[in-house]
Order: sequence, then structure tokens, then C-alpha cells
Amino acid sequence: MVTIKQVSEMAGVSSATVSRVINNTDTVKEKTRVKVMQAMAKLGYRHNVLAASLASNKTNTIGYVVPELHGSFFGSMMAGSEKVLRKANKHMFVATGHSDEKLETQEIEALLSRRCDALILHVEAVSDEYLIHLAQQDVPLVIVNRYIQEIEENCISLDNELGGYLATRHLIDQGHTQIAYLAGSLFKADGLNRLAGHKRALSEAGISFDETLMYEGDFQAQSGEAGIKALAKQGQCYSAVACANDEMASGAINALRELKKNVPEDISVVGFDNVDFASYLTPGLTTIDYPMREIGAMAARWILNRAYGDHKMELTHILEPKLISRGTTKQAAEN
Amino acid sequence: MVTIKQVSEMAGVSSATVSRVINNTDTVKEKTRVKVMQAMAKLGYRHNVLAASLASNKTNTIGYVVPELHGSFFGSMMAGSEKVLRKANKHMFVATGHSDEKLETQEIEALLSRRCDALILHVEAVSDEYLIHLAQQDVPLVIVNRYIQEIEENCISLDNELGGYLATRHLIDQGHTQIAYLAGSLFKADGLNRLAGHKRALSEAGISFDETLMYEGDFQAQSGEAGIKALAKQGQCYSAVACANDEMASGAINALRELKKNVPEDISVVGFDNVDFASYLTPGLTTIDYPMREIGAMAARWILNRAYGDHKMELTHILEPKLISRGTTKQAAEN
DNA sequence: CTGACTTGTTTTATCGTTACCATGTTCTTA
DNA sequence: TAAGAACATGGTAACGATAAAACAAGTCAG
Repeated sequence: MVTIKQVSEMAGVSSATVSRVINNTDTVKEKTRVKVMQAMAKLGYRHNVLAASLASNKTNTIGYVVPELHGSFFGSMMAGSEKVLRKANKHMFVATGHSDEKLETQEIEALLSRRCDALILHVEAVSDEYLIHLAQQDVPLVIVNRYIQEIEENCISLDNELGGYLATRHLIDQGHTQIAYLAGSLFKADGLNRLAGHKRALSEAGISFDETLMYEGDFQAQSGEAGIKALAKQGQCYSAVACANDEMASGAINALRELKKNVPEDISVVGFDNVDFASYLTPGLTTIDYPMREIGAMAARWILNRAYGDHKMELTHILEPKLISRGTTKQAAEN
Repeated sequence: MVTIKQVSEMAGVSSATVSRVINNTDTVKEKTRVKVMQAMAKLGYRHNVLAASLASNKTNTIGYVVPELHGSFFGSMMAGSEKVLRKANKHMFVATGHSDEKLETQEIEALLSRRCDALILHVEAVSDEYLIHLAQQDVPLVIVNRYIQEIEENCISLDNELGGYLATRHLIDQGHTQIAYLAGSLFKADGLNRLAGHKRALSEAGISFDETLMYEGDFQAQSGEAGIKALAKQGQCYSAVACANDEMASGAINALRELKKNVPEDISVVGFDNVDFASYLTPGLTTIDYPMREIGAMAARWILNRAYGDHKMELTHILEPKLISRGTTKQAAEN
């Protein structure tokens, strides 16, 4: 492997000068620069980032932990971050936590061992305490899609309550008054907050929340189907369904079809997340957009701000969801 | 930052011994090991992988280039690799090439600068020559979803021709004889090979390939719609359509619906890739499974084999696609 | 013409490990 | 019991860079 030393010898300068040329860190006479460049080219020199990082105590690398690599959800987030980081010449070291406490911890430790300049974490299993402790150490940290009061400055998340509100509000605006709700797992913050938004929209419109029109699922398509069937069994009456996510909405639509209900003619359906397939369904699924890409970008901006002192960007901690109106919702029929 | 030196002092041993304990690289008396471990715990020592890599000339890191991070395609591939590499305690450094020659080259160089032990590349814009040259250097290399004769030992790809064959063969088996084909971009190897498979299936069944029943699209949903409309305009007659990928199939189905054709009752449709949303469509899309996860896993196995001398695994260069039969294909109506 | 600056460069210490060689100690075994 | 093997550990030179201090030469105002 060619070293900076060999380059410096061939160019007839010291290795410090070569380092300057490589890093553009200090003034170097044009003539010297050219000599160095030529020597590098001739020897086929390749900068050793490892050695540089060790010496400079900076890796220009952001450690990134996501639950999974497959599926498009986290991919979008990483893509958002990548775009921002690329411009700043920072790189990402990606690890997966698989929603397992031990693994998550292990990967975070590994990233720190690699001396990442900062971390972006989407972790689900480690405790708040662990993260709080981590945040108080010297490595800048952004926690995505999780809100922890004590270190809220390090958190970025979506306003799920607002999303739930917007979904139901959309249905109300279209004249629906009997609105069923297929909730996600209510032991999860997201599930709970979305439901809270639903309730707020109802109450704002003077509609009282009817417990019997709600079904608690688990964010899976299967539970959307189950929800519709359960409501049917109870003989519930409604003209619209708001769902905790798109998978459940998709399941619900299938179940409604089985019950010979047309969507959206008989029943309107709204989802949440705006996953890829939402637009491929027929009719296209009306849903709430979960701006993962933007969240990823924002996380990266915070990192740039905190770890590299770039203060030129606009920053927020809470991102706002938007309603995407497609084909599964429709003006309520007149009574 | 706590160093190995400080640990060694506290434990009353030399730094060499501490290194031995950390790396489990040599026998150390149990009593000494305990002393060292305690010192590490007490000082809150964290191994510096950078320094270790520099000294040992090994990073245990695989450089990974994919075209994009978003979408589930490459995510699945990375997930497949990650699972294999995790078991071997290797990590992935992910970079994106965005199908741009300059970017791809740049990222590959960056990974080499970081002294990755090996590379897994899914690149589309760099030339074969560049890759051939790279393969002949000292860094082990696996090229995914691309076949380059001169370095076929480094390539892993799907048998697209077989996939195309299976799709059309499936239609023929169901009694279809007039089969339209919506091709992908034919300047791409994948598009060409899938079409070739289609032709082989036809010829094997004694059906002659009818140029007018083919439309060249570009792998986008839009072009699937366009294809069906173009065929309709020409007044073509067919009972089944094979598509170059699922997006085009989805577009085709929408166009067929517009033409008041029922899928699969009037027209059978088969896609290619088995993307996530294929199973969410109603009816579910019959398609050819592109085993990205398995491809990623295989790439990782090759790396383990080549870069780390693990010879215990079964390896292949060409993976086989499978037909996934869902609801968009159906026995041809009797004449 | 001189002292203060600026510019360009070298010198040398340092970053935190690992790898190799040397050395001392403890088992085996004939 | 002596010799050699196996075990346990220490010393120290790399690994390939950067950074801070020191120095040399050129510029310029007064």
C-alpha cells in the first residue's frame, strides 16, 4: 500500500505538505500542490481514512441504527438522511437492531467503538434510561420516532395525534358522522396518539366517541379484517372507517368487499402511513402521509448542527403529517 | 478516552496482555483475564476499532454499494447480507450510487479508502472495464445482479431468462395461446433476457412469437398502461399478458379495467419481481419471485468465503426465480 | 533598512492498537 | 531430573496518518 511518506519522497516535500494537499487544510504553493498531485497519481496513492481518523479524532461517519433493512419504511428515512449527509461529505455506518434490546445495545456500542462522530437511532427495545444516559455522554445523538421527555432536544418524531385528527376530520368534512375506528396496538405510543387524534376530531365536531365503534388491532392487515368482521357481527352501523395504518386499512377493505360493501360508495376508508402500496391499490387508498424521508433528512440536519457546527439549517423536533386524498373516501350519502 | 494503556496499568499487566484479552487471540491465565476485565469495567474502557484496524490491517467491514436506499428492493438484499454477515461478526458500510457513474466510482473509492475488507456492489453506471480492473486488485469483490463474462466468478445474478420462461410457461399451461408481452427497456440486460425467456416458452409450445403482440415499455407502471392501450388501439386479440415487472403489470391491470376487461376472467396477467405490493393488490398478482434476500445472502457468503476463508458454505452464481401463483391468472376460457 | 506579518514548509510528537520477538515459568515425559 | 514443549507475559516497533510548534523566506509599512 502506498503511503503519504512515499508520496512525499517522490514529490520532494515533507509528509505534512502532502497531508495539506489531501485535506485542503492550509495554503500550499500551487507548484508544490501540482508536484504532490502528480506523485500521488503516479504511485496510485489512496488516502487511508482509518489512519486519518485515528490521528484527527474525527471519522466523518454517522452511526445509524434502524430496526430493519427490508421494507421501504426505514429505507426512505435513510435515503432522506443520506441526501443531506452526502452534501456535507459525511458517511453513514448502518446497523440493524431488529427491535431486540441486546442487539440494539450491542450495535450502538459497536458504532461507538468505531468512533462515529454522531448517532442517529431508531431503536425500539432499549430503555429510555439507557438513551438518556447515552445522550449525556459526549457523542451527539438523535433519536427518531420516539419521544423522551428528559432529552426531548434529541428527539425527532411525527405528530401522530395530529395525523389521527386529520384522518377523522377528513371524514367528518365529507359529512360522515358514524365513524368506526380500527386502532393499532394501544400499548404503543403511536397507536394511542392516533386514537387520541381521532377522538379530538370527533369531539371538536360535537360527535361523541362511541366505544362500540372501535376495535383494537395490532397494525397488521389481518387485524383490519378481523376488526370489520367483529363490527359486522355486532351489527354496528357506520359509513366510514379510520384505520391506525395502511395495512389494517387494506385488510379492512378486503373484509368490506367480502361483506358486499363497496368502497368508497358504501363505506369510506382512510389509512395511515402512506406506504408504497397505498397508491397501487384500486381505488387508491386515502391516507395520512408519514414523511419518513423528511424525518430522516431532519435527523441528519440536527446531526450536522450538533456534531459539525453547521447552524445554517432550519430545524424542528416534531414533523407534521398530511392527508393524502385518494379514492377510498367519498362524500357521505344524504340521509 | 480511556486507552488500553490505562487499563493495563490499572490491571498491572502490559498492554499486550490487555490486547490479548480483548481479542481472545492468545491464551491468558484466567486470573489475569479477570483482573483486566475488571479494570476495563471500572474505567469504562471502549475498544477503539479504528486503531485496531490500522494496526491489524483488517476492518471486519464490508463495503456495500446499492443504487438507492428507499424502496424495498435493495433493502431486502441488504437484509439478506446482513443476516449472514452478522453471524460472522462482520459489519456493513453502506453507500449509494444513485445509478450515476461518477457517484458510483466515488463511493467505491471511498469504501476502499476506508479499507473495507471486501466489497459488495450493485452498480449500474460504471463500465465493465472498471469493474474488471477492480476485481483484479487485491480487494475481494462481489458484483450483484450483473453478469460480466471476464469476471463471472465475481458475479451473482438471477436467471432472468428462466423467469421470463416460467411466466409465459405458466400461461401456456393454463391453456392460453394468444399471449401479449409488455417488455421492459430492451437496452437493459434484464429486459432482454426476460423477453428471451418468453420467446423460448412460446417456441417450446409450438406457438410462434408475434411481434405485434409485444410492446416495449420502461419498467414503469405508466408504460404498462400505455402498452395495453397501444394493443387495444391496434385491435389485438389475446387472453393473457406477461409483463416485464410488477409495476408494468399493475399499470396493465388498471388499463384493462378501463377497457372493461376483467382480470383474470377475461385476461390473465403475470408480473415479474414479486414486489411488496403484489400481494396487496386485489386480486393478488401472479408473478415471478425475484429472491433479492437470497441474492444478498449469497453475496455475503461469497465474501465470507473469499475474504475470510470460510469455506463451509454452499455457493452459486446464478439464482433461480420461482413462479408465485396468485389471483391474476386463470385457466383460459374454452373456445 | 528594520521589525512585524504573511506564506510555505519541515520537524516531531501523537493517535490507540496489534504483531512479533524475547523471556520467564510451568508442565511433560523419557 | 534434565530437556523440550507449552503456557503466560512483557517490550516495542510498526500501522498511516494529523497537528502543533518551529523555522525560513518573502513582503511591506514607516
